[in-house]
Amino acid sequence: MKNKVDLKVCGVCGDKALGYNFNAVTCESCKAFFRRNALTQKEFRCPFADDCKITPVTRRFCQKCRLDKCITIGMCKDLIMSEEDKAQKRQKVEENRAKKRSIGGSGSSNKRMKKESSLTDLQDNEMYSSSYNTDSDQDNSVSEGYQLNNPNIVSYNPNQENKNTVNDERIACSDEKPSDDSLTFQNLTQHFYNVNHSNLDPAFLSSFMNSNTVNNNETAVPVPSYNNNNYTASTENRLGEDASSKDVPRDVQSQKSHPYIHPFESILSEAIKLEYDTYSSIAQGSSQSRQLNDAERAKLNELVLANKALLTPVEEELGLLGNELKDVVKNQMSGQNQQQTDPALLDLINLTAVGIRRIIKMAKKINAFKNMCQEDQVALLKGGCTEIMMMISARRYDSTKNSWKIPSIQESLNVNVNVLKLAKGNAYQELERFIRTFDPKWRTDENIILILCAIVLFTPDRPRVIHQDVVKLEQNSYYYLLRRYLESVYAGCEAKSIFLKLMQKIMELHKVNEELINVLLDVNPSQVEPLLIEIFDLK
Amino acid sequence: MKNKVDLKVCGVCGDKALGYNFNAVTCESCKAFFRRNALTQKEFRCPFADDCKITPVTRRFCQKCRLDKCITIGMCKDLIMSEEDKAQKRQKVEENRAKKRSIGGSGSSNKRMKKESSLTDLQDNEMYSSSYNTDSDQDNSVSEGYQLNNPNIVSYNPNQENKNTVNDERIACSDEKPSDDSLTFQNLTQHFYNVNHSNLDPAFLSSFMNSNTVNNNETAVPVPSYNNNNYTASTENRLGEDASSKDVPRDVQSQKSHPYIHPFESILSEAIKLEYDTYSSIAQGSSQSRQLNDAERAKLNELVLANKALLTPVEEELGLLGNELKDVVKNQMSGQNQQQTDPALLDLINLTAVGIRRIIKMAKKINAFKNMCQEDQVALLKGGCTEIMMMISARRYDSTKNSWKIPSIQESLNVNVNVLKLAKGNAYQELERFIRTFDPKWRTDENIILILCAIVLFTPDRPRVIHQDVVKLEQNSYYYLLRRYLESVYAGCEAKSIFLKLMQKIMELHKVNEELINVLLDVNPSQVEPLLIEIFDLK
DNA sequence: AAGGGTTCACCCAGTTCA
DNA sequence: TGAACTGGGTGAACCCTT
Ligand SMILES: [Zn+2]
Ligand SMILES: [Zn+2]
Ligand SMILES: [Zn+2]
Ligand SMILES: [Zn+2]
Repeated sequence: MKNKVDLKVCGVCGDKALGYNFNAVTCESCKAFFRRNALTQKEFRCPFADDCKITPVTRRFCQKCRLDKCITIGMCKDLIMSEEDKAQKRQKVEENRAKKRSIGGSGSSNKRMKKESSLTDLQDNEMYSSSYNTDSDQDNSVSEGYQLNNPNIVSYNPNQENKNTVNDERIACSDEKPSDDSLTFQNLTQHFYNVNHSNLDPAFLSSFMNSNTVNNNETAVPVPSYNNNNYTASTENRLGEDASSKDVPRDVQSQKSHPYIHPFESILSEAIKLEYDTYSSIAQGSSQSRQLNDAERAKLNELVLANKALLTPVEEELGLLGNELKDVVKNQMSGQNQQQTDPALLDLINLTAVGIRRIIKMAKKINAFKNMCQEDQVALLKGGCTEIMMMISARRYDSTKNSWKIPSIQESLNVNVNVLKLAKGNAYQELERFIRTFDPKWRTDENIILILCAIVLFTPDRPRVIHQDVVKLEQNSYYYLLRRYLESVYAGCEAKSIFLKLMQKIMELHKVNEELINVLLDVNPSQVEPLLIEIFDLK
Repeated sequence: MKNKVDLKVCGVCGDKALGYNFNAVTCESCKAFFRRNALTQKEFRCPFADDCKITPVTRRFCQKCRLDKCITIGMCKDLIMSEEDKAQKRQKVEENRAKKRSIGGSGSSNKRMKKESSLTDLQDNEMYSSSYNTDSDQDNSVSEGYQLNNPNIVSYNPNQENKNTVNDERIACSDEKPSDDSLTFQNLTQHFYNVNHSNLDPAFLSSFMNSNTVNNNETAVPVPSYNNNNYTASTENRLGEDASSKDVPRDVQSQKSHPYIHPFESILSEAIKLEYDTYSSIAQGSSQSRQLNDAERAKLNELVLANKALLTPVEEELGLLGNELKDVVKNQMSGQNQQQTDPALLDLINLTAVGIRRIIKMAKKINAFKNMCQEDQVALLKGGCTEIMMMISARRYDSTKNSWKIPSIQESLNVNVNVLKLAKGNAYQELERFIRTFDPKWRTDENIILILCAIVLFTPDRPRVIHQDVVKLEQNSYYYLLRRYLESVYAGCEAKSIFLKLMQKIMELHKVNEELINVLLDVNPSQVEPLLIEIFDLK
């Protein structure tokens, strides 16, 4: 037999270990390391090659490999207490300490309950908590099931004997990287359809058309919000598991859709009201004047300004890129066009890159956008930029000539819609239909177009959006703005009608976008701008 | 044997050293020197013969030899943070500071401050201070046993004259003679191996076998690189000026304009200013002003103070009332319980009266409330007190035990949620859901809870509210405060998301309240506190 | 005893300022 | 340039409940 002292070795770094920590034999430092770092979602980066050997000496140098090793040897995140658990524990400790102190100490200070002097304090206490809590310490079947520190683990049996001989197959942990980076085209289109349908929900419509309808029609909030909080997953149904679960007939426990939960829409509309409420609008009661109030005007103005930056520029970017593009095109025309893509089409496609760049710029000028987290910004732009571009371009479309007038180019660069016919599929038809059915009256109204762009930008169900609720809020805010704008310009009835039609256009736009993406996917990646490749995940 | 005090000597200049810097033992000045110069491109020239002795005196004469020496003794460029890293770190520090400030300012509950010099805080919170003293008594003699980070230091002989070897097992760096400009990967690794093989523990070496570190930024890693370098020190655009001016008139100042001041006026004017602030923050939009400004902080602080009155108390009120209650209960148990109400439930209900009394006190400490007309004060309290109480109690809820811990009672008074099951209807379910779905992270944040309480208090559509507009304005101002508080603590996206969720909680609370009221209405009035009878119009 | 969390001195980056 | 300072990460020692 070995010397028993040496028997335990940290599975991570090989240092001396005292016992199990988070389901694996580790040293104290790796235990602390794991506790501190396993739940943070920040990505460590290995300064070397992701295969560092972890020793007591080297363990400090590379957090990434150390953490990876931790997980590899079976350390289990679930055993780390949540914030709530910790708070609870602290509280309990505090309690015990107080009790001990007051018992051990003089005790006379605070506890003079005059009337009950004959009874002990404990009993006194029981009058209040009669048979609920005090009991439960000993034999109340309610909470007796397991008293493990961490209620997450149900199947863990701490009483295993012979820890050494039994091979340490402890808990099978479910630590795995989510890695759901599956941004497939399928996925994308799926999303778009969903969008369309949900937006058409009458509840949704009515929530805008009537100023303050709270409509219960809508079923549960379709926002799963999986990504954003790390612990809700673990704490969510904690209550369900313990005390209340046993002898009490529990009728509805983890129902997803509860009748009393307020529909998300109504919360959003509430929030939007907050956003636009002004002193004046409150003061003069409900006499919502048709004119835009200051907040509304400010919001609209923000868009206009953001767009300014997009309009004024300049030859350089476009010129430069134009040349690049031309080179590409020429190059392709002269030589090796191993693919069928027509140069004119390719030209248009790459022109898209220019547009996208500007849209990014523009988006960055919208505060609500700028304040979002990086991930969401990327997701929204990636998912929405082409739609936005098409929306903007609709304004520039000359329906008599069937071509776009690209601004800010010396010689007006007209791109005829015919080029899209070159693309396979029905991208052309879609686009044509979209524009043709877009009444020039709205299509040429800058304000409308800009608001529509914002609505499109803040589409909550783009792939990989994290804070869907926030995006949704912002989108609704722009829907509201659109309605208000229309009301301020048109008579009530007409405004509503236009509003509906515009919503229709947004949905159509999604459709067109799909087709456009098809076209892009059909192109040889080597011939298009890197930006586009990134945006569309062309591989 | 050496004097252990002098054990550490700068490997570059021989000055006193404190520890490792950039992977070598150096003094502070050589550390700074290396950080500043190691990454610069410029070639230093030795004014002498490239062999200067570097001493504390001479070290500043020749940068070239000094830097060479640095590299020779193993200082490692890779450990100098990149500009990007630094920006990131700065930002994080900034965030933390903000968070600490805004939370610390209000004295978050359980967090003990560092080790305060004992008497910074006064009678303010005796419960806490007592507990820390006992703590700090115990563990004074903690750790001198702290061995150098590197335990193998024992084998490190600082007196070795062979300066070219790397003596200890720290990081093997890729700094090599700058002589060869052709830093090919081959070249580099070659050097790496050469250097290390001769001097390093093979085990250590193998751990970094595959290292391909290139001195500056590795190019190999295909990082998406949408880094957030939008950290720009900007124009500090403090709203403090307007803010303070707004802050002042709150109390008494306004007399000068009129001998007789209608309370509303001051409120309204405040609201207008507040709104102005909101505006400018929208307009300027830059997220720089994430910190709460003075006015905001003051507003929050008012709540905290108001709440203090609610926390510190005291046995007397509760004790007294406890006795009252007990009488009631006893009375009921012994004799004429002509109604079915369970004593425990009745107990809880009457405990409610205690809470309500405190809430009234608290409300009276809020200026905006105090300044309202009597009728509205009554209406708001009547309509809102139970909701407020539930909101406050959410903070005290122990979800593992399913019970509340009523503070400021010696032996913790636990009220199990089960008592509510005794009530008919689904009050219990509602309450449980409300709390269970209330993320502890927010639920236990005193600031959040207090602001939510204020929002609930100023609910404009309570029955019999006269000046709805005034109430609404006040409520909006607290909504605004909530938003700002969240922004000051969380990143933009996160903040908004939380904001929405909290709004939802408020709505839910209304629902729960209805149920609760049903319970109360079901109770025999003779058994409950008169206050309750008044509040709930029990007849 | 096991195995959770907590504490605090220490190490070493960066930052400030004279 | 360099002394003094700030602050995040680390780990040995310790505290607490089961
Ligand atoms: Zn270890
Ligand atoms: Zn590594
Ligand atoms: Zn030195
Ligand atoms: Zn020299």
